[in-house]
Amino acid sequence: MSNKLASLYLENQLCFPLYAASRLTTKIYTPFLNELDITYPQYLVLMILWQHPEQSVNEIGKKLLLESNTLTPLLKRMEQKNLIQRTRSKSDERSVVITLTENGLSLREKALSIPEKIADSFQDESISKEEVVSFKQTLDKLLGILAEKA
Amino acid sequence: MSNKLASLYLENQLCFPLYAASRLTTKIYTPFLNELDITYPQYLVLMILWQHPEQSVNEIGKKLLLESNTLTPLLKRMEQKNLIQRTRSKSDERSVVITLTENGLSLREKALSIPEKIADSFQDESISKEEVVSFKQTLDKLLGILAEKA
DNA sequence: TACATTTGTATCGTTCACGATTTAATCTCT
DNA sequence: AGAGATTAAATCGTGAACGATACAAATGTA
Repeated sequence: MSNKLASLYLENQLCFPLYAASRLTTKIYTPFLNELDITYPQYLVLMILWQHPEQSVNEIGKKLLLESNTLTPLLKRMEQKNLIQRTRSKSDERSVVITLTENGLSLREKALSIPEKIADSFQDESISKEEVVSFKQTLDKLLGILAEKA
Repeated sequence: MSNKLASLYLENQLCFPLYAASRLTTKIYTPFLNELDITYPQYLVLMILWQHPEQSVNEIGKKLLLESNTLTPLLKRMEQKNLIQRTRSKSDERSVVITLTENGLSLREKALSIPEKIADSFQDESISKEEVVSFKQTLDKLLGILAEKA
């Protein structure tokens, strides 16, 4: 990184490929998520709730690294779709508890096949399993560092 | 990937860490870009134009993997800020040519220090140079595969 | 008990991202 | 040359992200 000029090129930076890969990966999910009539961020919220069907906005936000300015509108849309319920916590009136509805819970079965389908669509590609594992390790490490900075 | 249930968890997937890392990395740029009064996508367009100060919307789109539905409004905002000019191509009236203004060109010098500042903010972290290089290689490979699919 | 501080959500405004569609220019092929 | 196909931008509507701010509940402290 000694060359300032070179570092101004897109292809020499890390942020751009992250940004582009993120967008394009999300796009791969889209056709499968369309079948469930949900978006990718909504799918993320559902995955979190499928693990523990009752969590506060704050807890969800910590897992997704999002704040209420993003989550509140997102969760309201999910409430309108009857995927979740939003209720003020009795024990702490500041907090809003999100609970899965029957409907939201039922999507879980349909979603079970999604990761497999995604994996399939990469099956014939020239990235080895070891490379993916090592890649994900560094990605997680990077994410840890970034999350600390935020 | 034998366990479908496990694969439904966020942390086993690649898409979520990419999504989160992309957002958080962009956030690291924000304070530096604020000094130039530009956003991250605007910075990307400028980097492309600093290499070749006259390119069509289409050419820019190919490099950023974005289409006119995203680029047209983005470029219009940049035109309003007097960073670029938008003119119909004479040789092909369908095409719109984007040219850097004096103002847009002049930001280049201020931007030169940004990659260094970003690198500095990761300096004390526990990721080796080799790990980053290998990571970027896989990321680029992944991006290539994704771009082909799109 | 009062009062300042912190915490959890919500709201607002701006900018992106993107699917779907439209329009006009160009290309192709006969 | 003319008809159909392709290409390049633009437009529209929806859903995110996110900084800044507001507000009420809870917590800490004098």
